[in-house]
Amino acid sequence: MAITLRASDRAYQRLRDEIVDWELPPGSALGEVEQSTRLGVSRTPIREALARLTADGLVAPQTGRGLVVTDISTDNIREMFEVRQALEMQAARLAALRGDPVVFAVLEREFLAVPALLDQDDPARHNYYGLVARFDDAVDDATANPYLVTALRSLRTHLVRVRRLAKDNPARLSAAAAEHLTIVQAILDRDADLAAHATHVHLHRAMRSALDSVETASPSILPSA
Amino acid sequence: MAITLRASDRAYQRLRDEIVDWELPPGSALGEVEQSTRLGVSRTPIREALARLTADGLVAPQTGRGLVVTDISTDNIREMFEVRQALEMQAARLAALRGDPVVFAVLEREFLAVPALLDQDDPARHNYYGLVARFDDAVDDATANPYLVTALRSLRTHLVRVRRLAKDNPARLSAAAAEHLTIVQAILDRDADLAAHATHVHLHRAMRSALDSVETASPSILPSA
DNA sequence: TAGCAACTTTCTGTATACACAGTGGGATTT
DNA sequence: AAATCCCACTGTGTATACAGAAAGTTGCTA
Repeated sequence: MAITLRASDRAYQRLRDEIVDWELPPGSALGEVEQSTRLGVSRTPIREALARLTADGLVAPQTGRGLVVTDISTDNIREMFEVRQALEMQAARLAALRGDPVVFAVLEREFLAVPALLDQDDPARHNYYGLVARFDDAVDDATANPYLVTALRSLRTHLVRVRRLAKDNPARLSAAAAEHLTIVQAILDRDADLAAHATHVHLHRAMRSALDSVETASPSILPSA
Repeated sequence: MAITLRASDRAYQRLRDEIVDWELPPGSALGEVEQSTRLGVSRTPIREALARLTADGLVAPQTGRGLVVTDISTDNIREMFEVRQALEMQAARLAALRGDPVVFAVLEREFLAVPALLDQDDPARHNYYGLVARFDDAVDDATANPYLVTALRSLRTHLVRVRRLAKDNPARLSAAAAEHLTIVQAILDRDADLAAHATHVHLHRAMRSALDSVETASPSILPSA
């Protein structure tokens, strides 16, 4: 049975989802009373939710009074990937040292099956993103490092926000699957250097793809400067 | 004029300092009413402070009801340094690429002066830690990467908590100054690889020193398991 | 005596009330 | 007509009241 989560948790998740999904675009002002009436709870849990969002960097204090949804520039995207590279290369190294072969053997088989999956229809895309999420979880788990996992989780929130802008095309998904497969196999071979370098390559391509996609598809959403 | 900070901010800083300084040792229960009477504010700002401490990982929900100060094992220390290595090597690389030569030239001169400083009395130690803090700030600033800075800041809280346990001896301080000097000079030379590798070396030695110091000086504070 | 159950107490989560500060608008004066 | 000052209002920060849940305690029963 799922623990009944608190109103503040629900408010946090709701607001975070709305920001990440760009329903609340950058610059949106978030007043406490406004949100409390909208979400049907009192100001107290809303305050707690907004405090967490501020800590996450999804929301920032405006000049003077009030909070606004933060914006994301292409420079921000590059900066995110600089951090992501550092953290995920280390995570891949640690997973190669400590990973459970059984878990990653299953993932290997799944990534091998992706090309067939991508020939199918749209639900396949959800399946693929679900697979990547399971891969991330497996790596997180394999690192056995709560500090690393915390840092990665925090960063991933922002990365998901970018991904919602920069829809991947099928060609990119196919290439990404091959890159993931290389990482998984390196982990299975306990080859830490290869796992790290394959992660580097993957992230380099992922960033290129994201930047290209964002710059062509939705330049209007990004800050004009 | 300094902005009058809110009661919740003061409560957060106070509690965080007490945890980092081991005045509130691991396992200490933090009740809301208890802390609100102790700090002389109402439960509302205390709740906000405790929520932030929980997000920081300094406090965690106990089984059932209540929050307790988290403990730190020697494994945790190794894990922190795994993350620190990833983040600070990347930061050193970026600082080498983007750093302001004037700033780092000043730091170089200061690190060169450390050996003379360490011959003096106890206040010298404060000066040295202040210098290291300025070095960290300079690197943070040079990376021009808010996500990296956020991740590093979060981690440093835990590292300071470890440092409070593991007092550095003068020999270690002297060696650390030399290591810092190497990093600064690599940044000045715009040699990203050298800056990263010198950081790696520095952190490896710092971790060894911390683990040795903790294991000999205060094994009682760490979890028995 | 041991185990279980009901009650009491205490603490958390939420709502609301209150005080204060900052901002915008309007009116008055030059 | 423009600028400045004052007032009102909106919104944040803090305190407190209230409800519900969980842990401890006490008493009863087997």
